Amino acid sequence: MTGRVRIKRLLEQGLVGTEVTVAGWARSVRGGKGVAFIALNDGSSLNGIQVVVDAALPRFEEIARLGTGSSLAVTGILTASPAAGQRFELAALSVTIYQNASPDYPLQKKRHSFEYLRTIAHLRPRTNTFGALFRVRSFLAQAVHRFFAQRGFLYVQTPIITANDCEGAGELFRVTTLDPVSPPLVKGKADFSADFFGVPTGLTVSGQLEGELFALAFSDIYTFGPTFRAENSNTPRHAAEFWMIEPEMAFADLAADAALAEEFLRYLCCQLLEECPEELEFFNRQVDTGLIERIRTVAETKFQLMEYGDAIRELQKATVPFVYPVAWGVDLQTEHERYLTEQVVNGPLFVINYPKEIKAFYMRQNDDGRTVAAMDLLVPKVGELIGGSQREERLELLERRMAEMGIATEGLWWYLDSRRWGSCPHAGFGLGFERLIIYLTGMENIRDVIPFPRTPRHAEF
RNA sequence: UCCCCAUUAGCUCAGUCGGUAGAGCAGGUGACUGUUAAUCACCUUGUCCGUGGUUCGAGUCCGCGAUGGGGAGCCA
Repeated sequence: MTGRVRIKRLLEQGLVGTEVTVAGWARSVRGGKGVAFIALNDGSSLNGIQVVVDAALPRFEEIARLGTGSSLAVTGILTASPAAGQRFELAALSVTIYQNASPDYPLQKKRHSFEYLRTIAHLRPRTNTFGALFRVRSFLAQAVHRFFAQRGFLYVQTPIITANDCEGAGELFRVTTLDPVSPPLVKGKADFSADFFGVPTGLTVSGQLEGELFALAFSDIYTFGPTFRAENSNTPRHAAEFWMIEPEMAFADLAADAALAEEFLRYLCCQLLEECPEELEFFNRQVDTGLIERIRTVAETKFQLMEYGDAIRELQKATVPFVYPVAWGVDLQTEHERYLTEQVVNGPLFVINYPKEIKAFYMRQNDDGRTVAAMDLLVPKVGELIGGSQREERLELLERRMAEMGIATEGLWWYLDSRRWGSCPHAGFGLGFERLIIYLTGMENIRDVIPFPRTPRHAEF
């Protein structure tokens, strides 16, 4: 529509006395004899605008009885509101009804459970919570790109379809064009040489290995794209399709990696506090009362750093009982991570230098012969938010480690090549975008921070 | 995948000791109103998740299944 102004802008400008046109969806319609009020929202901000319709207007009876969710455009004069509750309101000169929503509109003028809203994910963006959430999500995505752009990082789009099946980062979704009922067979098994790519392929579980190749050409790079895991995980923190941010820096060690992660998180916190105060206040009020305080703390306090060995000692002297026993060499369980980040430091915590047996093959082996230069960033509520490492850049050590861990080298010849010519120290990390949003909004379920969540048995919408 | 909990009106939920189902909101009608998830009065709405069993009788007890949620594992 020509001349339409977004409600956010209209409220910010506050040009009382001017004639404007807005369009949106009615959140609430209160009709009377002499005047009707419409709370109109177009998604541009948490607050809508109150439209005041005088009974003298044509079709007043119809307008006053519009159902919640109706779509309309209103041309009117912006005026200072005489009543409490809003600074401005729109005195309607004309109202165009696109569609009067019928009374069975599933979103009522009341609080709904997140579980119910998940079943109407096609409509939930029209609610206050999901409106605020997806504005924050969009803002954070743009802030991610801004952060890396300002620091000269190259944005690389790594492939979504991959033939790497040996990264050990989770089960692959199979990508194939073979007939599922009767695929071509060789010795009783599907003949993938007849498949589209001529080899078994799947959806990527990580862009890291390809990201490393670009880091060894452009120095500093990052990826930000969809990631897929076919794990049968049923938790509030796991989805089969999620978005991951993976920076990779050449000529960098673990300390530089951790420094980048900290600077990155702090940047996002500051940006959010500065640019999305309305949304943050809403979440702080409705979802998680400690939210703003927590984000401020992250933005201002230096992150703690702890050696894996010290973490183990810290856990061993803890007075709380753990279900899983603690000893050097075991991986930290969720209960351990939460104790460390919530009880010991009460804030973000890097745990670094893990035993090599519990970490991936590509992580750089430390001089002690038993640990690798890995880091996990643990945060209260969420647990592991970031996982990263300095990569093993020494060809012989990498090959030996792959052999020890039973990783086939054939499919990864190109990865090994990167260690053959011009190899150098490099490091990077992966950050789950949805987990970041959970952390920065106080929402508790990953299914409520992604538009249309994909989890076991759920691919609707 | 394992463990625990839940499933009752369109939504949110109550339902006592096993005796045949209720509230608020939504919706309808009317009144009233510069209102704020408006208010007031009256009214409508049920496969009590499904299935089998125990019982004179099951929303309620037991078995099996489905779905949802939480915890765990896997991980971001």
